[in-house]
Amino acid sequence: MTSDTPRLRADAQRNVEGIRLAALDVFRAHGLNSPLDEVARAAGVSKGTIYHRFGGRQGLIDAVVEDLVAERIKGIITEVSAIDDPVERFESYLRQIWLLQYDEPAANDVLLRALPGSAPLAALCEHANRVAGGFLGEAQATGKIRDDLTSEDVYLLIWERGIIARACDQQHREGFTRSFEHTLRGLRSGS
Amino acid sequence: MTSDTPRLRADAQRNVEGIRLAALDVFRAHGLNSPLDEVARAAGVSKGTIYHRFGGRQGLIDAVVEDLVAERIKGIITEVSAIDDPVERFESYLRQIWLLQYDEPAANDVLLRALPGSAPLAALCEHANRVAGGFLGEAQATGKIRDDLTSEDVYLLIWERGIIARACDQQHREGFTRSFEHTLRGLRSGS
DNA sequence: ATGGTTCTTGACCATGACGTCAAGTAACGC
DNA sequence: GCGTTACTTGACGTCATGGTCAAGAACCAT
Repeated sequence: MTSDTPRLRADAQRNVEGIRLAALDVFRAHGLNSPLDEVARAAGVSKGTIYHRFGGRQGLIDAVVEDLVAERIKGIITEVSAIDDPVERFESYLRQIWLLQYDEPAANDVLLRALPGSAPLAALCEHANRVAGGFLGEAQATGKIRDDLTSEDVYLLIWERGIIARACDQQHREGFTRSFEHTLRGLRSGS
Repeated sequence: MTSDTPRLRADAQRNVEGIRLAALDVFRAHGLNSPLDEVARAAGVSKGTIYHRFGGRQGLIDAVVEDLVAERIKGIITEVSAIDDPVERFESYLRQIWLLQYDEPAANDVLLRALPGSAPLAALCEHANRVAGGFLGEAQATGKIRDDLTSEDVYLLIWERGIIARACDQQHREGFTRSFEHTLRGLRSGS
């Protein structure tokens, strides 16, 4: 890690920081597709600056994704990993991810792979997916979860929930959870 | 029903018909939110004519919804009504509606109530909903379908599937059906 | 404090949608 | 045929987004 930054001028440095903070706010509230103008306004700069500094939405996202989303997802993974019962663990994972998707539009966008072509995002997704596959396998080993389920099915379930969450727009959390419990039940063994 | 049409000029008559046909095609293919320009192009008229004749998207939709969607939904209802087993009937209804949503973006838009303020559409939805409620009740009476389900739950399930179908964009029909079977299983009684 | 360099700005272009209307075109009745 | 009236057109105005860039502002080393 050489300090590959050729030394930013003081004002530029300040702006970069401000933009990152603004982006965190805006993205958290409205997802990764928020107009960059909005981020610019929140940061008190003009949108040109964002393009100049980050090269566009893609770059800006890469610059904040760690603080914005990665923590949360990793948090869920470690938290859930501590659960002993494999079935419980698997179901908990899905519930937590689903709620995350509902509560954090930005995390949802990541899980939906809404930003094709960002390495860090792809990696994050990939990781979450592998973990989910692990939980699934262990849960299936108990015989209590349908053994015709695949990792892809799990990803599909997450994708679908994400699409729904996106359309909910912070209403009906009640119905959202009620409905995913139905799906969860449908994943258990026994006709 | 007096012929309240003050007699359209021959060319106008022709255009109205052409627009209706074009709208059927376009709406069927891309949903009720297709650009009116596209309908106009398909009909070989200018978009001004549509506005003049139908008053905008709303009016155009009202003018074609019967041919476009109502038939299909009513068809499903009668077809499914013929099934004897209440559980089978209820589940079949959901499956059929879900597939309809997937296959016909226009029908989907109607079921999603995407066009607030159109009387015929609202009526159609309302009807479908009442029917679904009936099927649900009868299915629950057998004890094989969870009795904590309500009509609203059913509507929610349809709404959610509609949102998903809309995002699928004619791919992954396989996954779509696979996934709704999980949900369906989750509606059955027995933990 | 001044010159040279780095940074920022905001006006600008583009796209794609909605909806309107004056002016032009075409059918109809006579 | 021809005037009248109904009908259609397509350019125009608007809004919301993404993205660019020449020109001006800010900084920093000297």
